[in-house]
Amino acid sequence: MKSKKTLPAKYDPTVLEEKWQKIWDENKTYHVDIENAKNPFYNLMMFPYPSAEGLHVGNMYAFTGTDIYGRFQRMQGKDVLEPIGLDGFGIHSENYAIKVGRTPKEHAAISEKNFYRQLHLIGNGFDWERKVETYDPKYYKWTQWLFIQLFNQGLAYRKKAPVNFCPKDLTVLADEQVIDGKCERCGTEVEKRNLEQWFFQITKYADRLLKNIEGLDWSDKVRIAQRNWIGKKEGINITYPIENAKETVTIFTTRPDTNFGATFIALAPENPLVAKITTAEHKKEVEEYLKAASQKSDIERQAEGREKTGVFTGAYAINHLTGYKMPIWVSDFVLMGFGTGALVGVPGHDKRDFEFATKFHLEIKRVVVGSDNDTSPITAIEQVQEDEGTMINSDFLNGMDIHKATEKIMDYIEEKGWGKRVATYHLRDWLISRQRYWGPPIPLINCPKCGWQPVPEKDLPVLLPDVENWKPTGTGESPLAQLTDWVKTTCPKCSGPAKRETDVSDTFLDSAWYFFRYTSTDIDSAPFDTKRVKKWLPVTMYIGGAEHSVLHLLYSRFVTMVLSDMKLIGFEEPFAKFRAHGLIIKDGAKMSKSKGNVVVPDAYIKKFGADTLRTYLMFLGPFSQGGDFSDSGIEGMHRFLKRVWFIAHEFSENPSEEALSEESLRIMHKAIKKATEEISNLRYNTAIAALMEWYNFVSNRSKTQGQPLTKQELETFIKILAPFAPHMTEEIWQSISGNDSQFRSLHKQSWPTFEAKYLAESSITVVVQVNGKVRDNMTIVAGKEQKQVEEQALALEKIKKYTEAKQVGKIIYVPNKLINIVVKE
RNA sequence: GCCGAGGUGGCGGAAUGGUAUACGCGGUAGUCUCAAAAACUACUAGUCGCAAGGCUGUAAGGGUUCGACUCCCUUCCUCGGCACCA
Repeated sequence: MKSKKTLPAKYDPTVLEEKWQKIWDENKTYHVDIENAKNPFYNLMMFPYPSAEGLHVGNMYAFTGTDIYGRFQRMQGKDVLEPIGLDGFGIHSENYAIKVGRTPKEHAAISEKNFYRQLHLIGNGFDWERKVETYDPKYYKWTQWLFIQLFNQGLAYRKKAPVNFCPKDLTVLADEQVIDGKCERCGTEVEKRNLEQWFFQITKYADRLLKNIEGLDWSDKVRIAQRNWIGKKEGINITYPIENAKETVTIFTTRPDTNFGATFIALAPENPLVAKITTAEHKKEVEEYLKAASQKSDIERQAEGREKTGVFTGAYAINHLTGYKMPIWVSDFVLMGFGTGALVGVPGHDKRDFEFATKFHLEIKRVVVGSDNDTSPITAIEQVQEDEGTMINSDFLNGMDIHKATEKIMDYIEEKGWGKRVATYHLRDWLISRQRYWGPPIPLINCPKCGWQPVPEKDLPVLLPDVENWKPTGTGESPLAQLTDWVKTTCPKCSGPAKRETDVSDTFLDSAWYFFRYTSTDIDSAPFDTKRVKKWLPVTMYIGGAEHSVLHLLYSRFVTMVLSDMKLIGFEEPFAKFRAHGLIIKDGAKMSKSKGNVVVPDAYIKKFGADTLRTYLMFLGPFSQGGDFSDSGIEGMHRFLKRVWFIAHEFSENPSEEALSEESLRIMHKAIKKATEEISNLRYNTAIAALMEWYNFVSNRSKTQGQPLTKQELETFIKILAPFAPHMTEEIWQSISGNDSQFRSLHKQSWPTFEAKYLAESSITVVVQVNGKVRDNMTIVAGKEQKQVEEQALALEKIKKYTEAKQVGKIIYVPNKLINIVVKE
């Protein structure tokens, strides 16, 4: 009996895919029992910004790759939670709304519809009952709740700070959102402004955030990026007396070993000490410098390059070690936010210090000799020894390696009470407030009597009011500040008149906890159900773009730690396993609307079907690597799926033909093994290649030996193909499986397993090399003794040619694989 | 400058230290067709040779090894991130 009548002759993905998406929806095929699941597997993909252009193939690549992993796990018997949502609050969405002349709310409604439509089209196995939209009051109620928890833990504080201000977006930006001195969103040059802002004290968690990295199963490059971002540096704070003054100056250094060569001190312009120590005769000059420095943007500073500027305060600090009078300067290359906002200059052994000293004719002392043994005075920047060397001109440190000297001198300084070992971090506190409209209002009330008070939980959410003037004001205040009625409120503590905070919180707060919410979208009484969180979290597998290696992951980790400290959850780290996927680029550049190279999947889905596009995207290269999108190969993938479709009509159900040869079994089990391993490692391209090789074998066998595909082979084949091309494989599966009235999806069948006994070959081809060069090959019986293999190899005509009249030395035998005969010339 | 990833046919890419270029795209020739498309078959790193077969080849140069795309050193280039961080 051949060919099942139920499988249509023509492969028509448009009809097929719509049909199955509907059936899956109706049957809740991908819905998971959140309370009772036995083998919970939380398969999470980073939820997208619903940009106006809609989902592009870059998004689709990420989602499909994650979905394949989820489908694979589901077929391994896991109860897979695979939710999706939209990260729709924030500047990005608001700016787009401004551009198209809609309110952010209107825009959100439109893009939401479009995104969910597209997310259906690509055929992912989402649980559609667990959606999250960050701009939904039911969601941001709990974002506000989270803010209050941080506030109550003493982790939210307010301070006036020089902040990055984007004059185009009219808002404050976090340090992380400033790229090359420009706004991450719009590319406008960022200004420095002094504004009152809310901060989260993430630095308090720096050490834990750093330490926990060790135990995470994450892509290495992401772990390294996190480590670098936290940027812990061990060093020492040294306090120097100031000549003729009661003040002292404290600097941070990681290189106290060079302290015998210290010849000046430099302070950041913002350092409060500047005003206190500047002598009368230098006052005017210093004030002018401070004023100029405060007006300079980062871009202007960069434009000046490494050309150092600075001004002398007239004061001197005394170097304990040498008694040297170190002039105290002010320079904008010293950063207030790092260390103590002051440094000690060792121009002989630090390139920046050298430049500064050269420019202002300060003394340069050599205290380290490098491997070049140059002991001459340092007059050129090439002579500046930074990373290695031996101490000289440094009293009791002389002759020591610099690293040893560093430890020695730190002990000494601490002993003398001149300083103390400290660690500093690159990580800064999280600037959380935004003078914008499209975000969750910060749920705090300022009472003239009681100070800042959180909005009581029963009053949450603080709804974002619908207002006419929602566009940024540029006054340094949120548009919400104009709503006097809304701002006016009563103090939750004393019931006196009070004012609401009018800033909204940073979008990164929205996305720092959404993975908790997915488990509990049906619950209104709490941010999440603790039992469900215990069951499903930490997230089993998290997949997302490397561009979020630092910010989103770090903030999520921070929030999770805080919740853990509050005993609301029983773990510190939110993502057990994280893998970064590659980026799909187009013509060598990242897809972006401004470059006009955005590829939208819709047209390809219409022409070839989602199955083809999915499989094609995954075949492009390793998932972690991404690739350059070109449609040149997509026809080939479509061809492959069509071949599978046709061969599925011609399988044999004749029991006498069912018996597979040893070779056929071996090829099948090899394919299962290879595909399973490759999918586990997110190497989808080679998994697909393994399927193709198997297909080629069967197709060839069918033609040359007349043995068609067997039912067993077909079933196995479409199961492995199922995660990649879920629609067509489902159709084939339904046509070959029994006529059960109940719908049993292919995607809930168990994954094929391979058996080692079928993998072994009875006769094997062994490569024969002479001096490492392949000269011949031969077939041997598996497991043959080395001696016999050697004899067989040496007897080969082609090999004789190379061994004749020469002395055969060593013979290396790699069992069942290769034999290498070494001959001497 | 620092950190990270990478450099393999015409192209995307494949190779636990063991036959380099699997799989796919593209190309060439053929089958089918009135013709074309589709589909199918064969070939497809360079080079010498009628062939058998040889030689050369994984950015460049060196090293370790019986054997190196793979490990080590030096250099060059591309991409991504950070950047006056003491």
